[in-house]
Amino acid sequence: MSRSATRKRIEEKADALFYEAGFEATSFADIAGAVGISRGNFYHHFKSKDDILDAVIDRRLAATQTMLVSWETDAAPKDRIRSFIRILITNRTKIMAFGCAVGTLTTELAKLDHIAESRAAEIFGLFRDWLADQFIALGHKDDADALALHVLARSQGIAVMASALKDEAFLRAEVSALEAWLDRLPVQTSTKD
Amino acid sequence: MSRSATRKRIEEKADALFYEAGFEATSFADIAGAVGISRGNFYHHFKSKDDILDAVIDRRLAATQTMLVSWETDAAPKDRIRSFIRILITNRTKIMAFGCAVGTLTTELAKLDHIAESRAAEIFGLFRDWLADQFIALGHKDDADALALHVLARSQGIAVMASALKDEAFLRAEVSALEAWLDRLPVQTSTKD
DNA sequence: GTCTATAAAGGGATAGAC
DNA sequence: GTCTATCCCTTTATAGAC
Repeated sequence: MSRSATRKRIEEKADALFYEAGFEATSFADIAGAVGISRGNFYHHFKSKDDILDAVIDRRLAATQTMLVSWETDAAPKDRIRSFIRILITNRTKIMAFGCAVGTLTTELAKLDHIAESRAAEIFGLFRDWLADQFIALGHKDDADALALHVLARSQGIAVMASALKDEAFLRAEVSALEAWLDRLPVQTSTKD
Repeated sequence: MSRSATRKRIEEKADALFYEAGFEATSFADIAGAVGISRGNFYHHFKSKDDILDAVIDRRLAATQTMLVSWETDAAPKDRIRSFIRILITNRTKIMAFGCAVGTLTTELAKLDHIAESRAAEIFGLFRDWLADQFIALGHKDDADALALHVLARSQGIAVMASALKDEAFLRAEVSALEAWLDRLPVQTSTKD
């Protein structure tokens, strides 16, 4: 029961358009045009716009998981956290144009009072739990979750302001400041009882 | 040539709806319904949806200026900056529901590739310049702008995550952390030559 | 699985009566 | 200054031919 190639292409284009133009502002005609199919064919693969939003969120959840697992090849927890922070540098062009894909979708769905808002926020949940695991590995057992949320908030703030200002120097300076914060964070080596 | 009371009511309701539901998702019918006038009457006061967006941004620019001036009754620059940071606490209910009004509008207009994006970003410009003035008063002449942007970015990050998580404890904790950062910031008293 | 044609609703915007 | 009526376009969604 492999999903059709067309369905996958619709998901890819919808994912990109929801990010670049927003969910509400993206029409079926936009998606169909990007994929190169007719509007009618669209409904053979998805029964509604909400249905494709669900598929896009599934895609992003899966992509996030894959990315987090790939970062675990870095042995040192601080290097793993640094991999997260440096998404801002890697994706700087898109972030300066459209903000963060996770933050902006969650924000938009909150305003639309959309049923999928909590599922979109689950992507933050994956990052949160993974980051907390890294802070636990650094010995911050008691404040791991707060530290994880701190890194997430700092990153979201950088994305919002980088997009508003269209200023790469700002983005790089704030990423450096966040990395410096991480460097200063004491590593508490656990001593078994 | 005072603007009519109806025009003002339209601006107020549009401002609230653009914040709570988003610009794109708010229709003329929504605004007219909220104000209690017919759709046709709407066009007597504004010639297009973009026209009312301009008026809403004007409103927000003016409101921001008024707020910044009001904070200058606080003599100490750190107290002034604290006034800014504490908007997050004062407006926490709306922020947890809809995010920051400035950040979310700028983000949405960026995705829509809307001509008013840069004017919306000017609201950030007001905060940026005002905050930078306070950091200069604290003796941070050389990095005043960077510090101002840091505070703006931290605040935006808190707003995005507070909205995604719907978590007031997180919001309060991050506001406290930002205030602690401000407390730790050294005040460099200038010694004339 | 893909298409064309079309329905049904809602969007922005205009005309003209009152 | 406010209303009703209407236009035109786009939107989501469906029906049915190929």
